[in-house]
Amino acid sequence: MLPRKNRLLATKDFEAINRTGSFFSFGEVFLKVKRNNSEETRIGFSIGIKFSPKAVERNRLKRQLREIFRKYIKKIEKGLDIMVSLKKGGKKEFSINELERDVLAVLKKAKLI
RNA sequence: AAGGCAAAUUGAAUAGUCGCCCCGAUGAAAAUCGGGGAGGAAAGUCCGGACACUUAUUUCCCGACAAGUCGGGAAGAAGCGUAAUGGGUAAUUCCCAUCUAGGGUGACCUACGGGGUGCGAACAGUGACGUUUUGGGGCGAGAGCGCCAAGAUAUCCUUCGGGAUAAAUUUUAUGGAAACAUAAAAAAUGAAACGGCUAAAUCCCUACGUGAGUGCAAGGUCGUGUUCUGUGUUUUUACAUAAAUACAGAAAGUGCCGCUUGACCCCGAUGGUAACAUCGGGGCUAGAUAAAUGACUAUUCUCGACAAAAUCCGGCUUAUAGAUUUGCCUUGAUA
RNA sequence: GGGCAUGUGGCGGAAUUGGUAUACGCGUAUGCUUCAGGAGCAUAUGAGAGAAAUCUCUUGAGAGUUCGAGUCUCUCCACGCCCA
Repeated sequence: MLPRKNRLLATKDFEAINRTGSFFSFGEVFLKVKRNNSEETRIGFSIGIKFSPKAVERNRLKRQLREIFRKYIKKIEKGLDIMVSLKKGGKKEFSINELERDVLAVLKKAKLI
């Protein structure tokens, strides 16, 4: 789990980043990025009920993504809001290695590392 | 031993590292140390309550006072609910016991199972059931027995080739004294009347119970800051206006309480056939708010199903790999 | 989290108090009309079997009540709406 200061919490922030953020994707993962006015990186995860109706699957994927970002958050450029999500209609279960590979690829593509 | 019936339990384990949520201690703070951290269904939201707010008819009784209002209690009506009998519970459509009906060799299983009249009459249906009239053939010496609705074809449709309806009957096999029963094949009929039946899972009555509605996004609270609107005051100004400030309303957002000690869990005793109740002792066991349980390493096994709290609790229903326990039944074997 | 509706041909949408399911409109197919197309007119149109008459099945799925269920009851599924 991420420390509270590194989490994206407010509904308002999610709406803003969803509307005006820059879009990057690789594999099954995509993310939207927007610069904020602070020194900290804030990360939010968006996996809705449309992705999977089972709460167990949604919670598991969010935990796995959080663990990956916990490992790499110090390398990511500071002062950004990031929203992470998965593509609908694809696979609903992933191994941690598959996810980590896709996340690293998309971060390099967005030039955040 | 095999097969089955009913009930209950469990839902991989151990050690270490990093990280998250809550509580406690220390500390000015940062932080450190210790403890706890999803389910039997957390699900569906199908019932029932607790709790909170809103609202409410008539009569009677009691109390308060500012004298027509408020608070408390009782009864009735309406509405709502239930439906074999008795019990359990905070309450229920739940649970327990018994009866009745049906199924099973049996252990057991299934069933909301009171009265009335078919929705005004008529038109409607009626597998199984009862009665009467009329007719037919079968068996039997007869009393009688049980069978069928009628005469070798019928009715309807047709593109005239055929098609639809389906029991007695006939033939064969087995059993039986016979009518007949069972199975297979062939061929093929369609009297009447009355009764009974068809409704709380659409109506009416009866009995019993019960205020109603909305739901923790209920609701409460110290507030807090932002934007907009209106009103008042002060200052400036000839006025308009601008600024400050107070009150009211609206919008979006947020802190705290509600929020976890509860119809709670475990053990024992007593009462009861049982559901359950009472008493005694011990225990504290998630409380989040973009929403906490993950990742990595090592070892072992039977290689791990369905699936994750969101005010709380009691039921029902649905999903669920596998493992375990208890009681009982049937069949067989041995003594 | 809590609460509440809906589901009928390819599409929309009817169906009296439970009594012949699919009225009506759109669409589609065929024919007529036209030099041709459109518009218009006529016929057909849930599925399966059949040359046809006709038979069987069908109201999201599965059970139940009933002589009889699109309608009443229960369970499941799908798709929606409202509440700070």
